[in-house]
Amino acid sequence: MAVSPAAERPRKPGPTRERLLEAGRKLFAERGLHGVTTHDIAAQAGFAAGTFYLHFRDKEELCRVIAEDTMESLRERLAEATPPEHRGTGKAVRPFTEALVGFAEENRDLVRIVFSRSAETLAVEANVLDELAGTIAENRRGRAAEGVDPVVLGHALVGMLARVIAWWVEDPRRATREAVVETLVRIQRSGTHPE
Amino acid sequence: MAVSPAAERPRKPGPTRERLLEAGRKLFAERGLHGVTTHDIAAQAGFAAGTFYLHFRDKEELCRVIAEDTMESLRERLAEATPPEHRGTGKAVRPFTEALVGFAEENRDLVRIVFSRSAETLAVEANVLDELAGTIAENRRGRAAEGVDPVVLGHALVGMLARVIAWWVEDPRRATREAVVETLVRIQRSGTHPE
Amino acid sequence: MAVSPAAERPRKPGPTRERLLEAGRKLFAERGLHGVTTHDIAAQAGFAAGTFYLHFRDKEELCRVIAEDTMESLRERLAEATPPEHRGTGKAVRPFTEALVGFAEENRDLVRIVFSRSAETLAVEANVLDELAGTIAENRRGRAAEGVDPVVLGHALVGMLARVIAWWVEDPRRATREAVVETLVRIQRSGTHPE
Amino acid sequence: MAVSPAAERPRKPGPTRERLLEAGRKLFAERGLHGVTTHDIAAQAGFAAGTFYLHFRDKEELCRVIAEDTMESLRERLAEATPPEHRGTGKAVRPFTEALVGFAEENRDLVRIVFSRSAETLAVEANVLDELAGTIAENRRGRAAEGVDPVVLGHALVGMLARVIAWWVEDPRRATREAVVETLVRIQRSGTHPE
DNA sequence: CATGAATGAGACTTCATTCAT
DNA sequence: AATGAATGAAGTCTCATTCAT
Repeated sequence: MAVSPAAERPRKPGPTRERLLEAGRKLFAERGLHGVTTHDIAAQAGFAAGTFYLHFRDKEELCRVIAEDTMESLRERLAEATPPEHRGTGKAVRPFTEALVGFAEENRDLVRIVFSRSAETLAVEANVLDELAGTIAENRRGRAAEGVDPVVLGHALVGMLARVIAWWVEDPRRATREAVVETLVRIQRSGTHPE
Repeated sequence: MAVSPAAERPRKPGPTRERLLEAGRKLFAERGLHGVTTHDIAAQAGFAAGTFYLHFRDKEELCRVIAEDTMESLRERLAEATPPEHRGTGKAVRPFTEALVGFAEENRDLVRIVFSRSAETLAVEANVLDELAGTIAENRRGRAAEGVDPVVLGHALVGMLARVIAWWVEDPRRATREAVVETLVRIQRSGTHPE
Repeated sequence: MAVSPAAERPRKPGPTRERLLEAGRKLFAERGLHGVTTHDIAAQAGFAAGTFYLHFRDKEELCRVIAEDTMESLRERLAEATPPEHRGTGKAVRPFTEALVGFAEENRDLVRIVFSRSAETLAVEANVLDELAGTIAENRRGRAAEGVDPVVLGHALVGMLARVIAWWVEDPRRATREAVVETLVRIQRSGTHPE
Repeated sequence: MAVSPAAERPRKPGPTRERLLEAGRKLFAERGLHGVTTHDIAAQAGFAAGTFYLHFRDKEELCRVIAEDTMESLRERLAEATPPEHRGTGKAVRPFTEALVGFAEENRDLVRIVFSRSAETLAVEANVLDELAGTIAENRRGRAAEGVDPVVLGHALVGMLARVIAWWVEDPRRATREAVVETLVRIQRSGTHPE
């Protein structure tokens, strides 16, 4: 007898879970992980304190889910922007950067949480950025200029991207979108052989 | 409520204050600001809980002092490494980077706190890195390649430096010192006109 | 830092709040404001420490509520005892005094707190007694004997009433109820013209 | 062999002890017993924290000594003002009251401590006022009007005197000295047979 | 006598989490 | 599912008091 799929876990993310996630995104972006209580999140979502624990094991899990969802969206966005045949060539750099900057613009709250300068998001954000660093390193493999370690380069570029984006997203009037993209593209192109 | 003329600042940094700072550096590096209690710090330094408050108003003040001291040392180190006549020219890049990497190597705990990926050091570390970004932007002023915004560049390079160093310092076997320096130097040179 | 719409006041005084107030009355009467901790109060009421803060901001607020409630009851009691048409005439003195003494007899704990010799109830009790003094001064206005300042008289009579009652309530065997009332009445009648 | 009087206890109150008492008087008057730390007192007197304990067992002892000294001075003052042959007669009332008001005027700090509305001076001030109540009751003995209990009367008059004086001393512009004395005298004369 | 750094008990308060309804 | 009162561990900070110098 097949286990009723309905018996597995809350079938649908349902509106409650979604509202809690939304509240979490808003409040974490505003005040950081440690500045927000589970009470605050539940209240912001319009629920009582206990409801939080019906949907998440604890605060950290909420945070992890937010980060993972964010990363998933970002991954898709970046994948769309960089067709497989361009990967590993210099052609991907500008679309990749534009996708990243575009994502940041449209998801300021998420970016504040995950790329935050003061991302105390436990191990979560480390993983996010580490993954990105790995992706970048992978793409440059074999094209690194002499003396350039591709792993170091990956981390360097990620640190650069994360910081510029976090800085810019805090106040987008700090620079034009074009200047941000252009500057990031130029720096990323360095350290690699022109194709 | 304080009237006591005796309530002044402790005259001399004394060994107690120094031991508390040292304990703070060690524990913050290991567990982050939120993972450490004032009690822990006092105990680590070999004192009772109350002693902490004889020297620091609260945990945040200790943290601020650590960050400021660190920044001060780093500033000196960088100043020594980059003679004024080289500033604003490409000649400063390698010595600057070597000084930074050297400092990180010798002060792993401090770097973990101030450059930490999870630097929740309040406003403190933001200021540290912002200052560095400003310094860098200043040095590049006028030499930025076309399309490169020197302010964005400053933040980009700082993000890069901070992240690579934080990553490397966690486990120096991840890359040779030379590879780190070389990679960072190459990237920094990009975005500017060769001199 | 509070955002939660749920952070409103507890809708209804509920039994918990009431039990905490009762515990507060008992313990303050026994040991004074400074001799009691919020922990004590919660424990006396049969709750854990944190529960106190679900209902009162701090010890001072509990105390203020107790004092205000007490004053409110006393006000009602005195108002019932002194019909408006008797106010400002000598006819109110004895019923007023009997009501006061009766209230003290029935609310020994409250009286110990609010009229206490050692009423360190912050500004609270000062206000209680000041209000009473003002009321008395008002009632005597125009009837003061020559050389008698009605404001001074108000404070004098309040001081007298508060002290005698606090003294008597500590051990009612110290004097008969009648002797207390009679003595207080006689003194209050002095300083005013017989009507 | 007579015990050297020098061996008894600290021969002289010495300037240190005196300065601590003085500091205690000042600070207690300003902030109340609980608003002052032993540190504050020592500092106000110009000494380090530990010195306090060379002269007083604890804060309470300092307080007790202040109260006792005050009471002693007051006793002398009242004794001077009321010649023995006048005691127990109505002739003592005005000089007694004038002495009390005069003392209050000249020793505002002490009066604030000992007669304070919020005298949380432990058992100390209770004793002071109780003693005064006893003295008054004693003086009225045998002259009480019918229906007046002399013990109750004693407490009533003390409560009255203490409160009026505490109130007046806080801001002497609240009433003229004469009005205060006159009102108090008149009230005290009530409840007793005219002599 | 004086010092003042150190102590450590204890009060206050917050908040993640549970659970009976 | 939702509620929200209750819990209690954990952390912050103060201050009376001691003691080696």
